[in-house]
Amino acid sequence: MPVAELTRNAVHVLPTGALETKLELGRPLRVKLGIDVTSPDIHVGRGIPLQRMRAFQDEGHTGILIVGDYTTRIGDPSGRSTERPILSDEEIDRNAETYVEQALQIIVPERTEVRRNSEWLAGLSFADVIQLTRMMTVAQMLERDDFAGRYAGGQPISVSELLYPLMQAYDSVAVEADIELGGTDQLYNLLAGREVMQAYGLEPQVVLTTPLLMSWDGEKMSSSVGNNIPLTASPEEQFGRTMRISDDLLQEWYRLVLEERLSVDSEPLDAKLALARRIVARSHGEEAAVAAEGHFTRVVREGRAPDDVPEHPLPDGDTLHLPAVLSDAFGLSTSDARRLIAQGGVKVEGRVVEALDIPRAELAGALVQAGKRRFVRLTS
RNA sequence: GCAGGGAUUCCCGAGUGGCCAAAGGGGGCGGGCUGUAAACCCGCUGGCUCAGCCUUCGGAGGUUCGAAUCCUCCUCCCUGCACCA
Repeated sequence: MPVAELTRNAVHVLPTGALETKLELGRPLRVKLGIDVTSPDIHVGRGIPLQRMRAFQDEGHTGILIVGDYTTRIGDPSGRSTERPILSDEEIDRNAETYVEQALQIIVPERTEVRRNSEWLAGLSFADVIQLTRMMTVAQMLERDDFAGRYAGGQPISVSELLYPLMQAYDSVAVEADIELGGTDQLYNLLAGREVMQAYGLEPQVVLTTPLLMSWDGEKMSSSVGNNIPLTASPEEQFGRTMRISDDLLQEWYRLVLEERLSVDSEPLDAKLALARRIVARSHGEEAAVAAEGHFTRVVREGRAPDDVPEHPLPDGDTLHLPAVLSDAFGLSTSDARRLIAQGGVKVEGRVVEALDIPRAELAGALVQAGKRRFVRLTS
């Protein structure tokens, strides 16, 4: 079987030769990927290791999707400069549900086992936990850049965070993983899994990492930062967000997201439009993708109102206070609305308005634009 | 436990009695430029019934005509020392 296909785009495949050895076993391998449920959405960047899982499934292997409902209570410290916020149990459950649904957009449901790590972690006794903690030293933990940085910078590191890699490692024990996938930021955690598996008398897993996808702001794509493209976002939203990435990222996105090569001399604009279309099509289908592009062309490139402008009722009165109307219609504070008007960012029927109080007749039925992309049709 | 340092507006971070709704940067927003993006330039960035008023500087009290700035207590964080059970 084509190993190159399975390890496409991989950064680390460790240890060397171990994957080949596993493949020679001739049985379906158990390919694990753990996901944190800190936010309700999977985004395009998180899709990358899922695409690897898909590749394994296409070769007949089994995907083990671990929903980190229990680990989310602690929060993965990887790459973090501060502690993560703690989510409520209800939020975790809600997120877990939508997560799986989205992941199944990419992976093959029939060859996927979905497991929650509370299944085994919740039942561990204190003695079990102690045994687990013996497998790693504080010095090993503090070697990690993220911990080292926080420690040196006087930032708090709670002991519970140190437990995170061990919990994730224990997941591998529980599901007897043959391979664990993850972003490059997971390398430490994945390798910890090997150590722990060995200590529990299991054949250690092969570790395969994929690159982190950089977003338009030059940071890694992350739900908490907000520079993400959620698989659940609307077609227009996905399209627009994709178009925000810088031209420099195009090659990388083609390689990682589409798993294709983009020829170096392509027109950036055309390439990006095609990329956006493909990303939307994956979540919403071809038709939606074409519509999303139409919307983008019309609203963003040509600066015209979209086809379907939301309507908003006008309040009573003969003279209307525009800031109040805008704040109501667009969900702004009236102060924000005033600033928008003062800066010439508000148009009624295509004309910039300066007045704060406007006769009702001028607003009734009018198309109102706030900034470049927000539109509303006022109804009386 | 002892000693010292710290908590500021979305984030980082200045500010030690009035000139502070609070410097600067980031982010965001608006405008310009443009092929989407980026870069660049200008402006804005607590709220409101907006030339005025109201609420903010970890929490609660207090001093003062006046406090983010001073005092008291509390909460949380960091560092060093001590502790080695």
